[in-house]
Amino acid sequence: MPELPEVQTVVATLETLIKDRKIVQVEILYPPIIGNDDTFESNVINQSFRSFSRKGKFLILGLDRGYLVVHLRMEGKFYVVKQDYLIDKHTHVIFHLDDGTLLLYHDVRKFGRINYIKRIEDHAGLNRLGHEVWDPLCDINYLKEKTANKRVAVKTMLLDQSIIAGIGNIYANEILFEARIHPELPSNQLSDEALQLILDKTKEILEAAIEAGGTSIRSYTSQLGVTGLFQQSLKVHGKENEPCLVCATPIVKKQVNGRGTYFCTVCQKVK
DNA sequence: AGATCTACCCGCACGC
DNA sequence: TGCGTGCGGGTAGATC
Repeated sequence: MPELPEVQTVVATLETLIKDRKIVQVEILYPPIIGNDDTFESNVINQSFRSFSRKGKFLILGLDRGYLVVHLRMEGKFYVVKQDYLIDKHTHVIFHLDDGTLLLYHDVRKFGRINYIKRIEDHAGLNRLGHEVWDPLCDINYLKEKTANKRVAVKTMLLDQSIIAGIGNIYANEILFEARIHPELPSNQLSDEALQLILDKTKEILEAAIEAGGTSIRSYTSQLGVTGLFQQSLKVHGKENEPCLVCATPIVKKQVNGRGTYFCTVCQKVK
């Protein structure tokens, strides 16, 4: 599933492939993807893709007027293909571009969303995002303020997009392993040192993953569904029963707030 | 009233 | 083969 680094890769790749391309026709095969918005087609038709950015895991595609805000959720992918491309049953939105190519939105689970908005502040999801970890405002004091009354597990806190934007389940597991913090530690019990460690490790891990995505993308041309680039670097996520790389204790998997959580009970003891 | 929990969306993978 | 269940990001709505 696309995490922030993959979203960053998709943004960069889309920019190289469709910048300044005009949308000449739209086919909506599964309307819930665009929020069942009757005005979607008329809003985007004859507009060109001008800007490409990301906030958290949301892609923000700037048109001449307004924006397409996209969340790929678990399995959303974009493809840029020739007109004779065979469309399969998981393709839900087709944008016909002025150079004869098609921008396809493909999503096996149909969980992703593409919303047209006139102004950035019109998007509820974007509005509630917290700072990104690279924002100078995202410091210990900010985290202390945000976690002051939070008894939820630190793992759950990391997944809360209104605190730090862009951390997904895979990276939450990796961050806490690198920081040697037990995923079920209540958020308001984190020491200053632990909070700083979380910030440092989050930056480190996401930057390494973005770098990996950035280098691997060269082997892809039209397919933007780039996943698994960072897989070989994962230390605990998906490693149930495999030996911890530090102490060889088998990695444990358990549900924390309904999400699969992987950790080492020895290295991440403090709870 | 704010924090937290639960159900939901969806289709595939997996196990019995 | 067929059926039941788990999974997961974000959000609406319920509940603590």
